[in-house]
Amino acid sequence: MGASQSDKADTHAHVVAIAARRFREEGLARLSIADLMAEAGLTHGGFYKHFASRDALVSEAVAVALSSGSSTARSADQERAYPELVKSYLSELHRDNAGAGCAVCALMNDVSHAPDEARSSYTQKVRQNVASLDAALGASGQREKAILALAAMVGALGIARAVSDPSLSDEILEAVKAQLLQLTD
Amino acid sequence: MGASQSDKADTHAHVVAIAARRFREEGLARLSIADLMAEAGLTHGGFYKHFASRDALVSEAVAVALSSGSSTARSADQERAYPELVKSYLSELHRDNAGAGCAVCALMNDVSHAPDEARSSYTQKVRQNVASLDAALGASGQREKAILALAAMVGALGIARAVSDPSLSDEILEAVKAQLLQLTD
DNA sequence: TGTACATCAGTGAACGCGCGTTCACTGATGTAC
DNA sequence: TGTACATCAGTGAACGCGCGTTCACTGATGTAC
Repeated sequence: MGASQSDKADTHAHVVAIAARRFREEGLARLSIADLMAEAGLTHGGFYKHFASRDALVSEAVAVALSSGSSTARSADQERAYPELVKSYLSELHRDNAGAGCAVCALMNDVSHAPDEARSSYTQKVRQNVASLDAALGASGQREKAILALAAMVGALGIARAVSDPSLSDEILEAVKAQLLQLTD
Repeated sequence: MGASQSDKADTHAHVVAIAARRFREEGLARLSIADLMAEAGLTHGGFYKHFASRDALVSEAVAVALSSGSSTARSADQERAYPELVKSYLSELHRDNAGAGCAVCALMNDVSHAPDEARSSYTQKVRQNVASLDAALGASGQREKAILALAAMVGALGIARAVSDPSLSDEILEAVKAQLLQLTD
């Protein structure tokens, strides 16, 4: 064989990880198969040894982006305290690293036109994030507040990235951070 | 001439209006020039009698989408009361009609990769929406709360559109609506 | 008012290009004896 | 251990297609006299 089975699995995971990052950075439409495979150090023909179609890659990479990406996910799973979670979500680091960040934000507009499978992963992840935030809010937790916090964080991060004025961008992150930290009062 | 000058201006405005709607429905990448012109009842060649390039259309249509679309914009300009504004922004009608709705939400993820001109229009519109919400909040108005309200509305609308489960989608709209209506307390 | 000419919005064929996808091939590895 | 064969991940040329863009042309309208 050209490579062992574990080599193939490694390559597959590597390609999906690159796509999961690039899709969050550029959206689901811009990345070409040739670019993707070149970044993985391969030629474009080999793509179809791993995926039935571009859509199949999208479905897989969206699922990986959703599960790996969001600091909301990681921290809430670990039951990190709500304030830490909000601070890290609305940090300049998260804003400036969309490729490693929350896919609920990065893919929000694209998901409606993505394969059904990707849309289901997304929906599931939103549900999970609401539940995690609800838990993280602790005693003051109400599901309604968890949903508000998720919506506000996703909107703030997305707008902070979209806006071309850095000081407005910073202000949005800071304002929403301050307001959400008062949510438990 | 094939048409009077006012005919040309009408055609131009019509094409831009179609693009402003389609871009909000599908994002900035999917709409082709042939499709756009066909929807306007014209052939694709005529496009370049109106626009120097596809990017020039994007810049123009984004500006129009931002100024025409958002009910936030319209209502806040008229100083409509904050509760009415929130209710109409987070309505099922707005969720299900992205093409006629708020471009700050619909174009959030795309704007980062759009022409500089489009990004500036977007930034200006965000500033204006913050100011409008600040004014609409009235006596209880603080800029920080206006920013929270904008972020939460944009995030809630976007997630409500992305999610495939209609009851989760409804719940998100209702929860954020209820929470934001308490913001003036 | 009527005729000749200039203008230019819109037409539709054609362009080069990059896309997703296919396929015959290669060559390193695993398996059989 | 050594040899012959099968496997299959990855290669790279080729495919048809739709894209953005160009261009010679048309024909309805405005202008000049």
